[in-house]
Amino acid sequence: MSAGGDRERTWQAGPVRVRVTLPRREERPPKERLTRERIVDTAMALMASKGYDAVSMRSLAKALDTGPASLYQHVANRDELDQLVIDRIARQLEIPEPDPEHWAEQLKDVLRQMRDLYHEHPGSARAAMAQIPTMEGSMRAAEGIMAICVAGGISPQAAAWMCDLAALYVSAVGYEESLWVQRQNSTAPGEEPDHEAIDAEMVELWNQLPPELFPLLTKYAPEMTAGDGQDRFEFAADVLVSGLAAVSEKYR
Amino acid sequence: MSAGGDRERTWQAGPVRVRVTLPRREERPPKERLTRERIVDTAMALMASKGYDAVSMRSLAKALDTGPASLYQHVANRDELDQLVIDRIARQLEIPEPDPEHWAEQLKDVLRQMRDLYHEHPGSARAAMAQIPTMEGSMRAAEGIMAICVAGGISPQAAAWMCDLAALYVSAVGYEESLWVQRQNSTAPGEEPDHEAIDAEMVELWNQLPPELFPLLTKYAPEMTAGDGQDRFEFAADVLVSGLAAVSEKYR
DNA sequence: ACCTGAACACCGTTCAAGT
DNA sequence: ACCTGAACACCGTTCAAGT
Repeated sequence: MSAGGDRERTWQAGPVRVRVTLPRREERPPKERLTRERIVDTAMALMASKGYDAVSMRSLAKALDTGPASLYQHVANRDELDQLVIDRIARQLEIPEPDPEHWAEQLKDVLRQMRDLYHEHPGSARAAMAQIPTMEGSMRAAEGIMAICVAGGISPQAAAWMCDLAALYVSAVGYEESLWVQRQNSTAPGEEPDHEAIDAEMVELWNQLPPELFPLLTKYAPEMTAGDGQDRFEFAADVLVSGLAAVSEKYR
Repeated sequence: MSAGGDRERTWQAGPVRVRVTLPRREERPPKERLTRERIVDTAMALMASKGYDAVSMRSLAKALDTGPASLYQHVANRDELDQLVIDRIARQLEIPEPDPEHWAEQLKDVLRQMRDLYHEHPGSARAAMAQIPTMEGSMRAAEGIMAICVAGGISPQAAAWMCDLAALYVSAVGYEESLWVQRQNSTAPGEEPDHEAIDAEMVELWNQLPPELFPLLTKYAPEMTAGDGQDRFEFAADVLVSGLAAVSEKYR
């Protein structure tokens, strides 16, 4: 019952017996203090386990064992919460040291990283889309893309607009993926998406297409349904990077 | 008070006096019958005048002078309503007769048309993003893009994946624009967006950037903030089309 | 067959009152 | 300074009852 008391720990490290007194960490006294940190942590955990739609000011408050009003002491509103979440995620981006010889592959790597971050944090893409990116985390992505492109000889104007285009595309992809996931496991939340079920649904959809109205979609149904999200993303990254190289001089 | 009675109209057409009895159109008897048509019309009008967020099953019902439950007789749910709305909009796409010589310009034209449709129907991009496109209207865009690309010698696989990429990018642009509009005139809804105010806010944002953390964003602030939505869209369309041409053979 | 009032289980946000 | 109960003005959807 000694809530909040100092904690001791002892263990054997080889021949030595170690005994430390841990600093008085808040270890759940009746009520742990609410902080932005804790709110964002909990929001991310909730989003990861139950999806974006499961995160509301009220459900979040309940997860923190308090009432919705308490959150407004630390977070201006729902919008700012979303912003804090995607900021936290964007900080994990690792921008490579620009290498002029390999700018194209480096740029693709950053795009892949962005996609992976959205993927690892299901629902985060929806939070990213719902806002105009203004926070430090999102700015780092832009700074990194600029560095890679400029080092690679891309004109600054083309590189600058590419930051926009890339961010928009990647978040849209993440958003779309989250829709499939949400739809597919609306019954069993928190599960991995069942790619086979999704594919089956897709194929079904294409088979029902009236050929008189959509001759080409019918003819090229195999191409339209070919590949998974990975393949399509690689294609898109390829198009974006090749396109950037192709038009760079026009926007000098 | 003769609700629902036949209507007569007479007028002078040159020397002739014309008198017609109009067919008994439902002209608002106590209650006009609810139809999908009327529901979608009203939803689009509401969205255009007050934005996507102003359209709810309840507000829509009120605009139709009924209760929310009545809508469910004609529309499965909110999701289907969104689908019907963007289907209606997508039908307005005019696919050009494919001309192999000018496939690139034709493809850009279709992208511009898509962007313009979202722009003309504020909020529709948000409805488009919120769903996996499955309806006839959206399929027409894909059919048209395939026709133009294949005529232009693009490999079917690259063309097929381009349909995805293009739709995703254009709807994301529309979505982002709707966020600015909504933010900017949250006080005065239904107004044209104030581009100067938006630009001023953007510039302000860039000026506050710490140069130690973001040397390139600071150095290239003019490029980062250059151009309006139109310029950026033209750049993106250029990148996408040039990129498609560049990678087409790789995805044969 | 179509419509509807009332209810259910939710939202975000505010504010006065508490510690 | 921080927290909170209660309230306000909303959501989407269902269902039994009405015409």
